Amino acid sequence: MSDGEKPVAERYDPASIEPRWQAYWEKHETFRATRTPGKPKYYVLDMFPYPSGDGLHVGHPEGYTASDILARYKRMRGFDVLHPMGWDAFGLPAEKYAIKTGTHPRDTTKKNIATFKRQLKSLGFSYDWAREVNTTDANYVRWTQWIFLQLFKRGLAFQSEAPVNWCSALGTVLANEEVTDGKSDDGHPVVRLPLRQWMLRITEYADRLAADLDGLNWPDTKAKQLHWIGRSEGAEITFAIEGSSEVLSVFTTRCDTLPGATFLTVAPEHPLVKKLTVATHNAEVDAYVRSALAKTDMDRTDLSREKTGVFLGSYAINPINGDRVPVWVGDYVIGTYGTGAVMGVPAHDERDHAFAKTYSLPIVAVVASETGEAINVADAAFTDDGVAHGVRGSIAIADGTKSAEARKLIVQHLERIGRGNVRVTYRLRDWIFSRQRYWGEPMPIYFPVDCDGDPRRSESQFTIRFNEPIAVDESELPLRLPDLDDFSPGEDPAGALARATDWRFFQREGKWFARETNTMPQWAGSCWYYLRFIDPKNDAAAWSQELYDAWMPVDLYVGGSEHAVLHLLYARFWHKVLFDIGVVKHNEPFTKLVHQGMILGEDGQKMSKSRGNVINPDHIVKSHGADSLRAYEMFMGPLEAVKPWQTSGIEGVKRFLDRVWNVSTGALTDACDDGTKKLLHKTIQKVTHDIETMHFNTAISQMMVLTKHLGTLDAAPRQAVRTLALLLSPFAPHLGEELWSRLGFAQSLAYETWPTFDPALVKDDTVEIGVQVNGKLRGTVTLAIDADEATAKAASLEDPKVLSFVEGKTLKKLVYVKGKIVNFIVG
RNA sequence: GCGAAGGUGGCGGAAUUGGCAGACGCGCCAGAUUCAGGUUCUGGUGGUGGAAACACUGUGCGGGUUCAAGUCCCGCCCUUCGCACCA
Repeated sequence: MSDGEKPVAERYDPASIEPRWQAYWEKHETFRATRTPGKPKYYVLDMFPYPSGDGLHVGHPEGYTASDILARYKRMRGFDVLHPMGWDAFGLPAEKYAIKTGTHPRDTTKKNIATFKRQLKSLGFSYDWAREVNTTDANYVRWTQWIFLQLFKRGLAFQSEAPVNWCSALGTVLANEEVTDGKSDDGHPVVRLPLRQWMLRITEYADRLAADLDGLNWPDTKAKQLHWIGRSEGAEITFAIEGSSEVLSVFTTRCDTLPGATFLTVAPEHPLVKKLTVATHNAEVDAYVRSALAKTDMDRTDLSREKTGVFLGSYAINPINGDRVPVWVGDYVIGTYGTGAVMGVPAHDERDHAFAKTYSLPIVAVVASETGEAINVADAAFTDDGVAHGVRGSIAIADGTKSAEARKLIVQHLERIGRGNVRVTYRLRDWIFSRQRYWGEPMPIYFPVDCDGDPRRSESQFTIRFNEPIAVDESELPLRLPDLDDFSPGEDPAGALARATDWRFFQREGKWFARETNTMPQWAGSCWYYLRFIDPKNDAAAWSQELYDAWMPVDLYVGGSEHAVLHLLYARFWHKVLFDIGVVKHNEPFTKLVHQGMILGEDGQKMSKSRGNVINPDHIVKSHGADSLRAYEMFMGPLEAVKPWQTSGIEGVKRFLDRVWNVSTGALTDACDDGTKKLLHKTIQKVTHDIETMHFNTAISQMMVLTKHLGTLDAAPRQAVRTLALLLSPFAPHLGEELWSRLGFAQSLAYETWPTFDPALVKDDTVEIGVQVNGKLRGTVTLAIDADEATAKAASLEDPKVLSFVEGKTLKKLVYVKGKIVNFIVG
């Protein structure tokens, strides 16, 4: 290496620099979040991870680096920054592992968190670790349960029977995605079983959840949520049933097509199916309904399937024209949407058309094309709006009106005769909130028990009065999970906790009670963690109002788009409930939202263990350093884009940091030439702008340009090197700190003032612009920025090439846009 | 089917308001350093033709507007991601 005579320049060695600065930050509590009166605040939040056994993958640091850049930048801009991290630690993998190995999920979780924390720390994120929260901590669970009780007390948490996929062999409820043809993925039979479930009445907030999206600085996630909420304006129409006192209501957005209804179809789960079935059709209908209900939602909604149904034998009366139409049951009708029944208008609805074709039901057109074109509804439905025609009877006045007008007239008429009304319906369903699982928050609810003797004894008979739920007193929270040896849900759909009889049953004033044995879903903890971060140690309340005022709302929220609907909708819902209770003051929690794009493997495929294309951040930190990993992930492309990993790419970024190191630790000078100064100020401007707009890739590219220029100088201006260290520090914080300290500063640069640029210096006084002849580029010319046309023309014609294309031709027109272009139009 | 985003070199990607397409990085080529390999440094690098000067051509496809189009307008094609019988 060294020949012993010449001192060899010290090389950039992230492996020694990075741990040193991490220790420094920790020792000095550099990133402790505190509020100073008069200073602006900035709350930048990452979606906290589920600490899986696999540890961090390179996708995690992408979003975390982006948010960390903003956090570090805002500190240097004089903001009080709240940048916390924690663990969404309840969930299935730890429980599955527990069932397999007998290890308590608590131990697995603890171990995984330690790994995640070590990895995150090795990447130099500026979190205030004193605020770390863990959704499985009793101190956190306590407040999750407290919020649940608030929902319960307001009637927003209620019980209901909902059909679920129950697999007794696995002892668990399965998600629809895990069931095919009535079997689990490993072939065990699955039955559709109505189970008592806890539901949250999110539908009550549907309107506000849709309307309040308006004010948010969110990407197209807003559109996704709107679609998910699915607000739909239409009418509810009531049909009388021939020879019965029952009536059948349907929901439709096209009540203008009511005159063309030729049948009604109800969902198999519709409560009136039995009553509307005439005796001779009983057997057939029963068989159909039973087979339909056994299907999973996935199978039911398979679009490629032919529509099926069975005639119930009864007839309904069309309220508008007295037509007698048959009532069918069909599983293409969704039981939980609208009224669970539809009117069949085959001429103007594709689904009804398909159904009518299959069962040879009449197709009657009642909407004509507005242009007067002939419409053949025998082959396909005409679903566009048009002009009503063939409207008979009491509201014949609607005949000939446009569809929108006809809708109005018809619904008004229905209202008058008491057969219908305007109605708004939502796709959004109430949220099934219970899981038959061990590793989740216990519900703070118990029920009275009827029994003689001790219900904990296996031979005793008891009845739990589920319809009389009682809230656990807030002073008794948290309600902790019992310890178990076996974490599997077991054969009892009540779940694993049902076996913890000593925990489940208790006596009060001589009476027996039973605790709820369902637990909350994993979403519960993540619904409000951003609020706990503002006051994580509070024992008296979930958070204090002072700290709420100090930090909320979240200014920037960074996380994956896979949470675009569920997590982000659930959290907004809880926030609105908390708003109604008066414990939060904003109607929305997350002002600005950004989704980082997925990082694919080098083969362009999604990273997965089975493909063997997973990049482990630990290895990259070891081989190239954390700063290189951070900077490379930001350099790959736009934050939101999906982009493939390229190992050669990170080497390029490492070379860049090497050059920054060489230039900054080499010969320096106090002088600074004008060209360098100009480039420096342009770099400050661009990097600042690009951080604000989160265009990190172009910010880095600009710093590369500056660094390359500094490398061409005999000695780099001290002022430029100093500024570069500051500009680079949000991206490569360890290197930034190291250079800063080598430049002679004793303190961390974390709170150093962000560099500003001189507007006079970033403005060029001369520019090189293109010279075109007839729109084709023929040369370039350097001009003063405000040169007049005559000067521009003369200078352009000095270029022999330009001249040769212009010479001997008539100049028809000269286009000159200052600072942009010269264009000779010749003929 | 519906909704959204997007198609730019061999690759990842740049391109405020229409104004020199391809910044920056990777890769590749040549040169310098080196015993050599690697490292580092310098220069080159969209395509076609040409020894070269240079010319033509070029941002998914086809039209259009304009002095000028990756960018604006119309009509297609393709890709990715959501949602998917919601009446």
